[in-house]
Amino acid sequence: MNLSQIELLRVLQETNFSLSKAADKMNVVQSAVSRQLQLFEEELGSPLFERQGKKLIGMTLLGNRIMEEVSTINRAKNNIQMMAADYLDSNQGTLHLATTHAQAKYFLPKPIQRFREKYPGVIISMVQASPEQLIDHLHTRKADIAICTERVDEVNDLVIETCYEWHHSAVVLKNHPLNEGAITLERLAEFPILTYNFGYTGRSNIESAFNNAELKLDITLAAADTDVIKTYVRIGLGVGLITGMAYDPLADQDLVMRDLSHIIPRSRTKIAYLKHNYLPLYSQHFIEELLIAGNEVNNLQ
Amino acid sequence: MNLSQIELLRVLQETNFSLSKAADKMNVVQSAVSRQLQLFEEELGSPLFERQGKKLIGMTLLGNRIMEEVSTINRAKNNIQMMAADYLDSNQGTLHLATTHAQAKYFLPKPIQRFREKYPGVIISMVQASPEQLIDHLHTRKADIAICTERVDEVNDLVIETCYEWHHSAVVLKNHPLNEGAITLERLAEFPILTYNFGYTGRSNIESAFNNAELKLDITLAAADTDVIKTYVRIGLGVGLITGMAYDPLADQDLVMRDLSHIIPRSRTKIAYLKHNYLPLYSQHFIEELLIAGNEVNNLQ
DNA sequence: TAAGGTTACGGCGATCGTAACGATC
DNA sequence: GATCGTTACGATCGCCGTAACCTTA
Repeated sequence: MNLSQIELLRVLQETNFSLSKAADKMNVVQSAVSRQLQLFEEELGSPLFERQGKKLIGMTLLGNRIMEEVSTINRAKNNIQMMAADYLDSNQGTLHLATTHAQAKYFLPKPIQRFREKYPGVIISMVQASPEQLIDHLHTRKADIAICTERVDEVNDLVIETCYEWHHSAVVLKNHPLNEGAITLERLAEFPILTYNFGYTGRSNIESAFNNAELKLDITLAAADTDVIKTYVRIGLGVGLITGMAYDPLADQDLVMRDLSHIIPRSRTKIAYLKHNYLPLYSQHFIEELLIAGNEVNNLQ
Repeated sequence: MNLSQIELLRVLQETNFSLSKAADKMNVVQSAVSRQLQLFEEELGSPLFERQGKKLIGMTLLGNRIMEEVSTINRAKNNIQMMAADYLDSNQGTLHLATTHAQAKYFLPKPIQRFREKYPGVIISMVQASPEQLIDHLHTRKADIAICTERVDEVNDLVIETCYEWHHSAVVLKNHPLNEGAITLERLAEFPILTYNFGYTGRSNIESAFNNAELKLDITLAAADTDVIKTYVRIGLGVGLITGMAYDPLADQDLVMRDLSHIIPRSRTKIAYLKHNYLPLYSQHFIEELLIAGNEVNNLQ
């Protein structure tokens, strides 16, 4: 048994059991990985993969059992390398972030700016994706840290830290009836709603508020980002439900924002990263920076 | 990085950082391990060991951080091998038990006999040791399963299952005053006591009973095993406090046993094995056998 | 000077790449 | 016939062992 065989098993799983793709990923020729897999299975005495003819089509019972240990080993190996690199120079490397539009646009600029001043040598790589994709990015190690409101707490191999809390606001045109008087869910339910896609930016909290009140939510437009929502509010499509952060008093002078914290549950934006996964010092400091910025957001409210 | 380098780190820790002893253990020459360590440190870019001249005298900060990952890898590697061996033939292998005298003599014979009938191909290796040694045996993988009453619950990388509960009894000669009337801690405290060594077979429960009652425990003889205790009770040295299991109505006709469950807390005998450590099927079945036998003991009372 | 560690070098084995072959859609 | 996997074989590289050398109790 050796580490490249262990690595091979991981890669094979990622490539849907394709030896040729695995060979590509590992920068060796196909015959090499074929042989290595044979040797490994021979050493263990039992096949690890189900085969259809010569093709691998899945894992055997034993293979599946072993995969958990395999990822443990890979994780530990990576941790060792990270720790050593960190020890050599904890001021350079790459910080891989994954986040949604809302966080990238409205929350992250400040903590990232501060972080860059402290760690000018660290390259920041940011991918924007849906909450499900974020989790996948963490699992496949394409991202080290995810910042996100939805979903992440359902996954149990992630460490979750609450970054800040926020609530939804309604945005409407100046002549809109919702401009006057108290806003209730019932009143809201009378209008077509423009808000985030399902699974994005606290959408689930909007859903549950309406469901609990047994009201129907009439969604006219669901978008991944606030700018799209505001655009359609401006052409009179209905009431926008967005995060308060996204309202810009200057640029959005033509719109009126009204607080909905009394009728829609507060949302929590969280920081997520893999358990048992070593994060370089600068990543740990970035998380601290996020928490500081999160606190500032909380205190503003 | 490769698995033998990882293994080397573990062995070095076990041999007090001696390259020559590590080489011996790994069945290679000294120069080979020396070179491998150099290569590994070179690859990581920082030394893992503190040196005094050429001698290794300890681990660096980085070395220490890494050791945790190293043992994770070694553990996972072993698990893979165990699983594979198990899959090939779960009816043979070696079951390494570690236990104390009391369990070996009075509790284990029945479950072991039953186990042997089901798994005639499994070699049973049993070492008798003190509770501290048992834990060490588990950690150094000299034993897979430990059966023991004391200590084990203080260690947090062990899985602990309660096997059975029992209580102490007093054994005395037929003409002894304790033969008559109810036994209280106060009466017991009047006599010299013969019982188990500190840290053995529920001794701690005897201590705490006396301490709670603010009575002095006058121990004349402390032994690791019941036979020694009974021998000295027979020559009139005092009152023996032993586990009820150890009283044999036939062989011990000359002694009288009296129940002490009302004055000394019940003891629990536990099964312990390493967390995150794969146990072969037959070992898992042996544990079941232990639990069954434990239940029988519980129900007898 | 014995014991423990390093360095230099030769030999062997493991693993890779090339290439030809086999199977499957 | 294109894609994917296996087998055979030669070349290379890594790792071990021998042995000489260095350092410190």
